[in-house]
Amino acid sequence: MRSEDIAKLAGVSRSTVSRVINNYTNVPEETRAKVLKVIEQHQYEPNSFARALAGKKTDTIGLFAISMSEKENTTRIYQNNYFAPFVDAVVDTANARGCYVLIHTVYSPDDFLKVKQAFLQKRIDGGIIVGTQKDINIVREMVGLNSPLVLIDYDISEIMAEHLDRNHLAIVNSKDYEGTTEAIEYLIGLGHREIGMICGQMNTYSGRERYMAYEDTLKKHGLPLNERFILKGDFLKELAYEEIKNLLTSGESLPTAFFSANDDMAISVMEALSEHGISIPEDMSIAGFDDIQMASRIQPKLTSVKLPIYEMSKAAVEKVIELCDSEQPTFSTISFPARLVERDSCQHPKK
Amino acid sequence: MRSEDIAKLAGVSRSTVSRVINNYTNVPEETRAKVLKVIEQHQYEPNSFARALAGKKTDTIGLFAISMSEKENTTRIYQNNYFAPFVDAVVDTANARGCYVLIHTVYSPDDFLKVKQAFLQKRIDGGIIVGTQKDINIVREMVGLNSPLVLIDYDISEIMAEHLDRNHLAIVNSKDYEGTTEAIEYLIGLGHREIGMICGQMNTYSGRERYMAYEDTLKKHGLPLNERFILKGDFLKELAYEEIKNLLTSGESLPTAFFSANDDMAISVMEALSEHGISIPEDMSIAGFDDIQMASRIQPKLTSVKLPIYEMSKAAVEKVIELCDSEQPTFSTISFPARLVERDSCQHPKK
DNA sequence: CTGAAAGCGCTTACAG
DNA sequence: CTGAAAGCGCTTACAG
Repeated sequence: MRSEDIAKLAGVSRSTVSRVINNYTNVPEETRAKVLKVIEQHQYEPNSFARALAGKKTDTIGLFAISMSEKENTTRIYQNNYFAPFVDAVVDTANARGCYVLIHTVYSPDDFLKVKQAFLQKRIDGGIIVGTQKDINIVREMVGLNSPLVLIDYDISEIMAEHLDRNHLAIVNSKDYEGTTEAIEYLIGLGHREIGMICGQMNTYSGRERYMAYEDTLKKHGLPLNERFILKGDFLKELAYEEIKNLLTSGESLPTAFFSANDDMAISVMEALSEHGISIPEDMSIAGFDDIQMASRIQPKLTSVKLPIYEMSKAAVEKVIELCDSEQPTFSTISFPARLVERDSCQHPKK
Repeated sequence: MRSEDIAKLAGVSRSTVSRVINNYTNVPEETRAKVLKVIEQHQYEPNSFARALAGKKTDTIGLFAISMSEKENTTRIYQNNYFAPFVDAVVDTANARGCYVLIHTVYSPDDFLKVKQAFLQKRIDGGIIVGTQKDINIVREMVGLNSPLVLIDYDISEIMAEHLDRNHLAIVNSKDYEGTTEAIEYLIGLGHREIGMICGQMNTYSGRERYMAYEDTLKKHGLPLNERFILKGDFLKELAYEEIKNLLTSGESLPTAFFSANDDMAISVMEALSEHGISIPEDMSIAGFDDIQMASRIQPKLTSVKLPIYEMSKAAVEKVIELCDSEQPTFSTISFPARLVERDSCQHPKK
């Protein structure tokens, strides 16, 4: 069924059919009704490719999830407790706005080709990139495509340093630095003086921010920064588990509290600790980041910094759509607060 | 940059450019190389809409997740521990095969319009439907679209009963009945005689299968079916929590074990139980279904029936692609085994 | 082996 | 208010 068929059945021209489909105002109500009736009878839907080719938008946005280091993991990106809610929220919001979303994951630099193609082949009106590793070369290339693009969790100063035309760009961040500061000060307020950290991937913006806030806050309060208590985790629960096990079996002294750059690693650490007979929060306090679903379902319930993922995703979707619709878009940036949610995994240190 | 521009630069016609793009064999190596060089230099990618319009496939499959009852829930579909891995695996497999995937969620009958449109507007070559509620009317309508379609978790006999042309259809299921039977017999083998169940949504195929297997297995072993111990859960953790709370506060006797139609509910039940001072597995055994990530990360680790979600998703993707490519597709059906994974949440009942 | 031409199904100035 | 026509960027018989 093509617009031509509808036109014939309704006794008008294709032009008129197109006008009613596109809600032109200069179609008399009677004609409109006649055409609409035929359209409904036949469940006609205009071919989206023909429309797009003739200059309409695709009404599709791309969602690209970057997870370069997880290629070999059994737990892939959407099961990743950080990505899944983003995907959820982006799809939800876009769908509610009448947009389809085209998804592609990037596990290796090669996969990036497919995201570039999605833009180059004009499959989407604009895109959102979320992920743990967006190096500046890749971002430069993406921005160079001159399509509406929203970056989630990216260092703004890096973009600023490049002299790119970035009017079709927007960045959505969370205030990880402030959120982490709140968590560390909470631990300090509880009386902890030796606080360790399980770090995230340091080549991500949030990984760096969360670490910097930890370091700065300890310094600000005149507390020692003990290298032995600063563990590499890369946001990966397996690595965090290994590292904490190493520390535990080393026989050396432990801090009285840990801050973990994400909940996934925090939960691994809790497992390792309990395997060594260390109880939480009696013997060790622990706070995480992300406030994933599991955080409030395990025992003890994990204290964690909550990211407003739904709001961030919604903002990202609204931004791409805005950039797509705008005649002369302009660069913008928005940052959402991250707040500590106190639960049961922290308490005063033992004397 | 259009094929015409490439043609000019390479000193050939658009036809030839198209031939090298589409890997026609009758292009001399020299000409091919010349054209390819220009294409690369300019990062040219053929417009996907023009290609599709000219008769090529879209290289995009649709993934539609149906979750009618969760509209008002804060935890949306991709955070749902059952869907997320499917989405993950489908996107992964499709991407690996060079396909894009278009995602849309369905929370209400209205949303179905968008999935119909995706087909009618020819945005996709075929689709996969996964979800908790696919009633026969909707399925009939979808099948009527005559596009390649794969249904995950659907009652085959219902399809058979309809006299539809279903050659463009495939069904991918798991052996939930057998998996549940294994779980119940395991509990019986442990010595349990009073086994309760938290049910899933009974209007889903898997919800019904898991219940039927429970009932049949108890009967087969001559064990009582106690209505008080059969709780409504609809696959929702909130409802399961409420129902078990009701039973606990009623002051009436309890079974010695529970089988839950999914892990999400099983974990809620564990929470409720522990809030009432009932320890697992000492006072109560509990087994779940799905083997979600959380199952092996909580304390005690949950015994659960594992679904081969990755394999199922992969099969679904391969099936749609096969149906899309085939000249004369034929209806097929495939069912994957579900196996019990024994962990720490079950033991012998107390005397 | 290769180019000119028709066609895919729309939209949108243009002319009336 | 409405139709005929051009054009979007490809692919693919067709003819040579």
